[in-house]
Amino acid sequence: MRQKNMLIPTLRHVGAEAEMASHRLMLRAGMIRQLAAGVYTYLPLAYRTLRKVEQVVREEMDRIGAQELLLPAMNPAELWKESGRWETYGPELVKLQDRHEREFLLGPTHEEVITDLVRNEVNSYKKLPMALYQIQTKFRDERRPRSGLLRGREFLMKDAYSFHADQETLDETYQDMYEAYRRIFTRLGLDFRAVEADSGAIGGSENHEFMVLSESGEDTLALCGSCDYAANIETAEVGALTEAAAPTATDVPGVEKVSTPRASTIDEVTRMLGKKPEELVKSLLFTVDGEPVLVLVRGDHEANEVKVKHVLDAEQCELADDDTVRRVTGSPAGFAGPVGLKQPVKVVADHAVKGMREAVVGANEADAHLVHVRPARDFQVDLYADVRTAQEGDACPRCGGTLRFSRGIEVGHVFKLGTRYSEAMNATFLDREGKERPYIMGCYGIGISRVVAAIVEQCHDENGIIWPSGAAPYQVHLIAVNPKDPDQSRLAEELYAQLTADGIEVLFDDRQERAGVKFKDADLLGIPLRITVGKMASDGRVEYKFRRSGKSGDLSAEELPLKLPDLLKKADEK
RNA sequence: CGGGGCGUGGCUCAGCUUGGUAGAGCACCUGCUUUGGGAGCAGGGGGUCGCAGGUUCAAAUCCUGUCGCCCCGACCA
Repeated sequence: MRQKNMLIPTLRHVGAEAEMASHRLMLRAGMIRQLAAGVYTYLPLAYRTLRKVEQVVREEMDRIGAQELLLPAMNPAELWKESGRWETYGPELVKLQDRHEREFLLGPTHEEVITDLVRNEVNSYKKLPMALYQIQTKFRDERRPRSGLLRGREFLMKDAYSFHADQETLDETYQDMYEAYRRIFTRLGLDFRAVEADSGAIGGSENHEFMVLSESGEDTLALCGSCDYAANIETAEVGALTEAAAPTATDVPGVEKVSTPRASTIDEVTRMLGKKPEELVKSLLFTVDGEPVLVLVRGDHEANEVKVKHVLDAEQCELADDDTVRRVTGSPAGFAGPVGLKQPVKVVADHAVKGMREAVVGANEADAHLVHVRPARDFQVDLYADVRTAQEGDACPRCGGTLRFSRGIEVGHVFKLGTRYSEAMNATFLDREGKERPYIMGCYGIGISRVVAAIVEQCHDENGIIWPSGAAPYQVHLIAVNPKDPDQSRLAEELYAQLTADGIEVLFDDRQERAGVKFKDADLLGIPLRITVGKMASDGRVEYKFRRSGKSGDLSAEELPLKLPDLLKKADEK
């Protein structure tokens, strides 16, 4: 493609509003333009990269036998009411009405639609297992779209769904997908980890997120330095090694009430009483499926809602509001404790609490705390469990090694859904015995547009993007330094024709611009291999330069087509 | 949803406090020179100052409302 005629509106500056490297660079490189909050146009360069990523995904999906189809983006409300998600997905859904005032939505994901299709068309175990996928624009009315392509309201996603008659084939397909995802992100040149995660609103049991490691990621990952344990912080388990044993001290004095005026935070209480945070017990009241539950964690730990939810096998879990706290504890928030509650409630405590010799707790009255409180002696715990958020340096739950934290961008997620949707939507098949049973399902997503942004986030320098060759919009950036020079112009034109004929994807900078402009733009666009036709053109020689390593050299134009495959192979070297 | 900020040629921004001819740089068009890391000179085109009310002889500027966008947090995956 000739750059002279191509829509690549590069910018020297972008506004202060774009903060993320990927957002700024894609704007500057003339790849994307914003139309509304979280809604972007993909210009020709970005669209090429998007299609490259799609292609890699397609090849790996097809390779494991998944079939591509295309589902409607516009879904009738009835289907979503059937699964219950018209309500539970809530304000994130982009809803609309047709002229007859019938309700529709723009799909944020497609479990309902695919389940409806399969329940109508696949009725026998003989057709199972079956995996279907699509690559399509999704819509989510995010509360706060941000970071350019990383969190938009409209984005491109690959979503796959598998249907099974038994758990074994689900396990197999899940494993196939997992391996396919590893190949996809590896081919795209990404540094990533597969981590254990929470399944969130989609539901289901076993699941892994694929995370691109990046300081600017929204998620925190706990990674073991000694084994391959890796988990999202929201579910990362805590190794219980040193915390389980309850001490047997008998010389702890009785409970004593102390005055702690206006000290409602751990920080304030420790300062007022001269204690360390780990000598306190933090008491948090949650509302779990409508019931109040008191959760106890050590003062230097954080309670983890997701874990509380799982431990109690609950659907919903959130911090109780002030009115509930007052009703249950009899005191304002910040002074709750497990001793002398106004209303009896279920008490769940973190393992670390069990190991405390004595503790400071809220007194369930304003401006007071209790000291010398011993678990078991002074209050009862219904359940000891892992309900705190892991911290850097905690023990690995698998090998006892040390957990380190890292940030990541979620680019893929694989779930075992089970029968969550097939049961809700009465989607069944006939098994070998002629008995009607719900499909066992899995679902597997990759955020295609987010992958593109994640690549830029991970692969760039101060001058611009550095595309891994698997995702680059073009393989070669051919530059005619001075197109008015007859030698340069002729040689560049010849090379462009030759390379294009050889099937190489070439972006040919034939613009009437100064050399500096072209080089700056080339660095910004980040095409892996640059071929420069300049001063040496009269001797029939050209220069090559790798965007990634910066290494360069020159060779005769005649041997270039022959040596190009070799050069392209070296383009990804550091 | 809570807090903070910003809307002025295509882009980045100044002007607003203290009301009085709408500016700069970049980009764009023409010509000449220049041609290996974002060129120089000369000439030129382009803005209902987000929108709607209000105050005033007079509003980009002051007041009210509204819409849009960005950032932090909460939320979501």
